[in-house]
Amino acid sequence: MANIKDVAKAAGVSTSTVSRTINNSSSIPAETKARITEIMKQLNYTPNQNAKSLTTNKSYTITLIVDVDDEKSFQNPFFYEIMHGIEKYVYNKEYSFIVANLKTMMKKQSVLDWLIRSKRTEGVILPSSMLDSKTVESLRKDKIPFVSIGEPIHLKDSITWVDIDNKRGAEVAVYSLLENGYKNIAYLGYDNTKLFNQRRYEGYLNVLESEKIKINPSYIIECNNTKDNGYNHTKTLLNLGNRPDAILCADGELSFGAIKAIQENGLSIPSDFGLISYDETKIAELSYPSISTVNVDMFEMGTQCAKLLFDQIENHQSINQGVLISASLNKRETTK
Amino acid sequence: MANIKDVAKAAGVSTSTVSRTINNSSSIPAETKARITEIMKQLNYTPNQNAKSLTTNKSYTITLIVDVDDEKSFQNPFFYEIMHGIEKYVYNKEYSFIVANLKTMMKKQSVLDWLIRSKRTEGVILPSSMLDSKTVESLRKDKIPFVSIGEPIHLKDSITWVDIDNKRGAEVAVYSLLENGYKNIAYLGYDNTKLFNQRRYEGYLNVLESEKIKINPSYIIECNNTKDNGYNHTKTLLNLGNRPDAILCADGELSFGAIKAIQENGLSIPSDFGLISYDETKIAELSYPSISTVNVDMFEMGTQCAKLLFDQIENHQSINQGVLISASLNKRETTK
DNA sequence: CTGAAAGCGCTAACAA
DNA sequence: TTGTTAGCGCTTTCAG
Repeated sequence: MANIKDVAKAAGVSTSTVSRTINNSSSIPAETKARITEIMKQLNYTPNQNAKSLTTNKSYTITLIVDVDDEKSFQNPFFYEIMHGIEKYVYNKEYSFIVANLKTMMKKQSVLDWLIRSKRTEGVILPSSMLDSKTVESLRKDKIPFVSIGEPIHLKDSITWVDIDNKRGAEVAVYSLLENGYKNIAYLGYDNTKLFNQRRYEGYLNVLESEKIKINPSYIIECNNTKDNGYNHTKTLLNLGNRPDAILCADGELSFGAIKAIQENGLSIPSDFGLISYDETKIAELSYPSISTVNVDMFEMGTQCAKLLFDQIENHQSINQGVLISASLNKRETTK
Repeated sequence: MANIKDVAKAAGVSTSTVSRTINNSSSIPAETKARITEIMKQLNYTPNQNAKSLTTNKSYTITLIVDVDDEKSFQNPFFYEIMHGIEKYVYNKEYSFIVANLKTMMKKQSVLDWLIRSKRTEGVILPSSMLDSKTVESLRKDKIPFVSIGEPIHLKDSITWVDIDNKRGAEVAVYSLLENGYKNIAYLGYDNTKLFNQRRYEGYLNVLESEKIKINPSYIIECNNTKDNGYNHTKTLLNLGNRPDAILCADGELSFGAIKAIQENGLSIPSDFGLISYDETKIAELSYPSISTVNVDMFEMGTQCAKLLFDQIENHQSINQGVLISASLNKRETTK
C-alpha cells in the first residue's frame, strides 16, 4: 500500500507538502493541491490513521458507553436509534465510533479507563445512570470531553447533557386530552426513582394547575412499568366512584395492561376513554387499538449528544449545558 | 503521562525489556516481569495503542457494519443483542469495537473501505444483506477477515457466516403443537424473498411430511410481516371449511393480528386454538395472551460471529464455514 | 510557498 | 536473557 513518501516521490515534492495537502493547509496553492490530490487518487492512497494519531496524539475516535445489566438485553430500548444519530454525526467528522460496555474490565481497569489511557478515544457519550461523581471526577482528571444521555440526577458537578423534554411532552399530551373532551385524567405509573418519570409527572400536574383542575390523588398511581401493573391499577381506577375517562401512561408497557382493563370494563376506546403513552413506535402500533404516544426523537438525541461532544473536542473549552429535545404527540387510535 | 521510556528508566532496564513484559514474552523471567509490572502500575502506565498499532501494523479493532435504510430505525430489531455479544467477545481479546453504517461515505469511498485502508480495522462483521459479490471481492482483495450475520443468498463465493437454525426452530414448534393435540397447523406469512423465512417454511413442511400429515395448500399463506396481514389472513383461514386449529407465524407482527382475529371468532386460546411465533421476548410478553415463541439467541449469535472472526484474524488462514445457532421453544400462553 | 529533519511511543531484528 | 538500534507513517517546527 502506498504511503506518504510514495505520493511525495510521484509528485516530485516533499512529504511535508503532501501532508499539508492532506490537511488542506492554506499555504499550498490550489493548483499544487489539485495535482497532489490527483496523484493520491491514482496511487489509491489513504493516510494511515495510526501514524497520524501517533504524531498528533489524537485518536479521532469517540466512544459510546452502554449499560448492560444482564447479558441478554440492553436497558434502554431506544438506545439503538441514539446510536445511529451519534454514528452519523461522528463519521461526518471523519472520526470513528467505538461502542463499549462499562462493566467490561480490561486488565483490572474499566474499559473506559483503558480506552482513554491507551489513547483510543477522545470523547465519551454515556448514560446519566453511570455518571456517579467518581466517574465524573476521573473523566475530568483525564480532561476527556463527555456528554450525558439523560439529565443527571444527584450530581453536584455541572455537566453537559441531552434529554427528551419529558415535561413538555406530558403537557402536550394532557392538553390534547382536555381539548378532545376528556375531563378526568389519571396518571398511571408514577415512579419517583426515575427522573424522566418525575418530569412527566410535573408536566401532568402543571397543566392541571394552569387549567384550574382539581388534582385527585386517587388518580395518581404509583407503580413500575409492567403490563400487569397497568392492568390491575386501571381496574382499580375504573372502580372508583368518579372514575377517570382518560389515562396518561408514564411508560410504555403499562399501556398494554391498561387497554385490556378498559376493554374488559366494556368501555370503548377512544369514545368513552382516552389513553396516551410513551413508547416505541413499533410497539405502539402493534396494539389493538394502536396507542397514541408522546413521540421521542432518539435519533435527534444521538445527534445532539455528538454535536455537544464535538463542541468540546474542537473548542477545547466550552460551557456545560443541558439540551432538551422537544417531544411531540403522535395520535393513533387511543385518543379522539 | 508515562511512556515506555519512563518505565524502563524507573526499572533500570531497556525499553525492549519493558516491551517484552507488556507482551508477556517468555524470554523474560517471571521475577523481572513482576517487578516491571509493579512499576508500570506505580507510574499508572498504559501502552499507547497508536504507537503499537503503527509498529505492528495492526489496529486491534474490529468493525460491525449496520444496515440503515431510513434514518430513523435500524432494520433488524435483534441487532442490539448481536452487538452486545460481539462487544463482549471483542473486549476480552483486548480489541476495540467500531460500529459503522455502510451507507456512510468518507471522501467518496464507503466507510468500510475507508476504515480498512486507513488501517482502522482488522476485521468486519456484516449482515448478509450487504454482502453482494462486489463487496466480497473487495474484502478479499484487501485480505480483511469477515463474517456474515445470516446465511448469505445468491452468493457463489464460499464465506463464513452465522445464522439462527430457523428450520430446526420451526420443526420444534410444529412438533410441540402436534404433541399438544393440535391437528391442523397453518403457516402464516410465507415470504420467499427472505431466506430465514424459507428455512422456517422448510422446517414446517419437514415435520408434516415425516408425520405423514397431508399438506393443505390453503393453510399456507403468503404475505409479509404486518399485523393487518396477520388479522386479515387469519380471518380467511378461520372461514375455511376445515379451518386450522393452530398457526405457526413466520414472523412476529403477524401474530398480533392473528390473535385478534382468533379472539373475534369466539375461539379461545390456547384451548381451541394454538399459536407460535418468532419474536422478541419483550413484545411477545406484551400481548394478551402472551405469545409462545421460537426463541432466538441473538447474543450467542454475536458471540459466534466474533469468535469466527478472531479465528481468521489469529490463524490468518481458516476454512470458511457456516454456523447455526440452535433455536428453542419458549412456551407462553398461546399454546397448551 | 516548500523542504529537511526531528520525533510521536512502540516493536523487533540483531547482537551480545 | 537483555540491550542497541532502526524504523512504522505521519506532522511540524524551523529555515530558506
